[in-house]
Amino acid sequence: MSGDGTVGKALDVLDQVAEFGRPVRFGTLLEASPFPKATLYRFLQTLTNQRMLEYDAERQTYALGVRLVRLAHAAWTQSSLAPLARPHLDALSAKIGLTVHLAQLDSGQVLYIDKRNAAQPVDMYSQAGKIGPAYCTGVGKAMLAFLPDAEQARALTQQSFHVFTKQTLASKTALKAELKNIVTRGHAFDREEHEPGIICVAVPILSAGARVLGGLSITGSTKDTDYGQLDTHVPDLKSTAAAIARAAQDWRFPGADPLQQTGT
Amino acid sequence: MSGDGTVGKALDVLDQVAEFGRPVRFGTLLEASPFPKATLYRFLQTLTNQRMLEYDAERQTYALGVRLVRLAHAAWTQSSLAPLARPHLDALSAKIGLTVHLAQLDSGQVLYIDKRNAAQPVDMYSQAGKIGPAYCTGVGKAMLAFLPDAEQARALTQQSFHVFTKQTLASKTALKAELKNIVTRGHAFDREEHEPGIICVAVPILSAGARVLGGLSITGSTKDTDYGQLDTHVPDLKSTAAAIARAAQDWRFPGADPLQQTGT
DNA sequence: ATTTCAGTTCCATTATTTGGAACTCGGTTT
DNA sequence: AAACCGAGTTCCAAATAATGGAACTGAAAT
Repeated sequence: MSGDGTVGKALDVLDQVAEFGRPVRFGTLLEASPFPKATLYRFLQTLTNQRMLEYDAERQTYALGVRLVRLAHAAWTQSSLAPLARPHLDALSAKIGLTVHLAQLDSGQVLYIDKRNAAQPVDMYSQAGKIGPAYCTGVGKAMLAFLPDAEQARALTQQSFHVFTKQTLASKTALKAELKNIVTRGHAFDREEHEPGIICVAVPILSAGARVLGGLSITGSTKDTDYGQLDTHVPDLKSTAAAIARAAQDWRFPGADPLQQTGT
Repeated sequence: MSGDGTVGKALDVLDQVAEFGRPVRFGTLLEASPFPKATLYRFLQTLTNQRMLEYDAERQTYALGVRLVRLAHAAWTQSSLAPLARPHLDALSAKIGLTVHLAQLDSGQVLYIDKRNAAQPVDMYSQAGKIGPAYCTGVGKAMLAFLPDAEQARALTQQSFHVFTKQTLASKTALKAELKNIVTRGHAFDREEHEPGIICVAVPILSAGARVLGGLSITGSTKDTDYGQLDTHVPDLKSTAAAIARAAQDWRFPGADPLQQTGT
């Protein structure tokens, strides 16, 4: 799919294995692969040597390797908002006692990078790294709404517009209108657009230069909460988002004047 | 370092960026890189295109990309013991109320894949994916001890034998002797070998075929606990390790007779 | 105006990847 | 027993991509 020479192809193979979500046999991969047998075979060999994949000789299956877990630890630490945002998430979660999500946008999709769950506090790693649709989730829409026009347009073409519930906004036009509302309102709702019974409020995390750094949301079920109640949390959400943005700023320009490089 | 054509080299570059642990400039990487300027440049381009790296145009720095977080989620889910072991860790941690680590062996090093921390329960992602030395930690030694001879020999050559404390076993000979004790005893101690004041007991997680799947440890500080007290937790550790091994078995051979393929 | 340096591009040479076809090895069918 | 099968593996000449020395750019320092 993505060109970029040999490396790109090898990474495509990695993604493919990841998509199966379970150890997978050579033949199965071959069916789903654009590569001829010998080529795919060699890629698998290489990736296994590199321990990006692990081969189970007994079962003859390939699975993602531990080297990825190692790399991801570094990635999560250095390239996402998560470590910076953590204390703020803790505080927010403690204050309001509902499920909180922290996400970033990754090729038009929502990538959850941290979470605080009211009921069972330690469900994190299983959720961080998870992806979800942008057009029908609170965080997704909040981030899309504040994207610069060009990026927003590109992101919109990447939406699948699968209809999950009756409330799902299943067209670009409907979504665009909603995004305008979100910008004027300053926050987004998910009105059971992704899962029936699940609603949420979300705000974007914006840098001083109004760049979308990520999104922050509070989720509840229709049984336990309603839009009015979620609305009351918006100030908390906004101040947390602002605090995270500030932390990001300080970290990116430690001790220096912020953003003087963009000014003309 | 690791050959394997273009893909191997590109992954080496990735590792290099990871090692810096922070966004890093082209020049800095170049100094530490075996590749000529143009070649390194092209690798960085490719990896950035592939979103394995992220380039910050303002600061001119490269950092690990979010695609890794995504892949790692899949890796953690499908290729490590962590998801299987989670309920057992929860139970163990709840019962004994001390810090618990779950680890696997990755090229002679300890790779922590899950953790329960007594005091501050949500410190997980920051730890999962972390690596540590094998020769001077409880889990490390427990796993090394039960490795088949050939693998153990290979793993021993991969130890750095850096002296962290007075107790550190800083030679292959000393370590080998200790490993023998561990096998007969069935569990390993870390007697402040890695960090002063930190002690731990650990057991290996062994499959039905006696393959080392991972390790499990309980950690405490010399202030709060002592070897005698840790010793009392060994039965709990062992039964948890056994439970995890059983879960792994069931998962690898769902509904089938275990391990009949190795018989003869 | 000149130098310096980090980062980027060019392009002929070189090395790697590519994939069709042929092979191997259990197991199954005739 | 011989032939067959299909999954997995290896081979090798042709096609393609990677390589890196050198030259370029643009911004900052002198």
